[in-house]
Amino acid sequence: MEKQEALAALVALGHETRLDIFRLLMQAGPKGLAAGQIGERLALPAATLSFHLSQLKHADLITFRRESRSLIYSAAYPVMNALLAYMTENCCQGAAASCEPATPSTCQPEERHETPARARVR
Amino acid sequence: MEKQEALAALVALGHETRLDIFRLLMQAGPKGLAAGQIGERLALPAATLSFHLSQLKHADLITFRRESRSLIYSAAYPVMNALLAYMTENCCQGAAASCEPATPSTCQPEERHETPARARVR
DNA sequence: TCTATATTTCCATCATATTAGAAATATGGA
DNA sequence: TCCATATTTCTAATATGATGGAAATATAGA
Repeated sequence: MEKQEALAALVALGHETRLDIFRLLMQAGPKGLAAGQIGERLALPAATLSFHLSQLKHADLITFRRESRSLIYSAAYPVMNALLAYMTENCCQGAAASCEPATPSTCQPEERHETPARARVR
Repeated sequence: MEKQEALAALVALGHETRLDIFRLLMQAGPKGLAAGQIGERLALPAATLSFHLSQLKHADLITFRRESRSLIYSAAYPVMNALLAYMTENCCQGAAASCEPATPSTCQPEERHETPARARVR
């Protein structure tokens, strides 16, 4: 993961409403949630919700698929994992066992089982 | 870690200059860096740097100690670890082995070896 | 095709964060 | 005590982000 990607993800998550949305989707798992359901659970006006969803989308933290009239959003686990890895890389000048690199295998959707790429810092 | 703490940390890290500062301190390790050195390396005016340091301080992401005339800043590893844990907790409705909780033992300062508390969500 | 549902885009308003010069504070040495 | 260094706080200008109503778009069913 490059710095700008990590930054975009952190900017996106650094807002209460978006953190709420993201965590709701993390909890919902790969099945995801329709935009309407998210708005209902978090009591958000449609336009406001849509604004925040687009921010999260832009940061690649969530994906969506259409299902009939609904748009189903779900958390992008691999990007989340890459972010976690990025944040702890190069810590302590890579010094010793006391500073282990992050374990990025944190949260995988049920279906998928590919190894999350150890993000490389640039 | 509670939501507001995690949010504060994410808000703080969601800014390029602060992410640069934080990563610099992560890399510097427990020895830390004097404010002046940070400003020099990142080419920041003193007032701007001080503003961002106070934001990071407020989010408990960094600590500082005085050493003669210099203030030495360093990354607060335990808080970082708690944040990583928080972000992946409760994912996939806690479903199965495919959704392992985050391993918080990511980055420890050299001197310390206490077990990082598995942050609890409220 | 007409209508209802689901969601987004547009837009104007409002709120908050960032920037950096200048002044203030703290420390240590001569 | 006086001065130089290190850093913060104050302040005002500027920039950016968030909000939500209204209109526009997309889908599906009658």
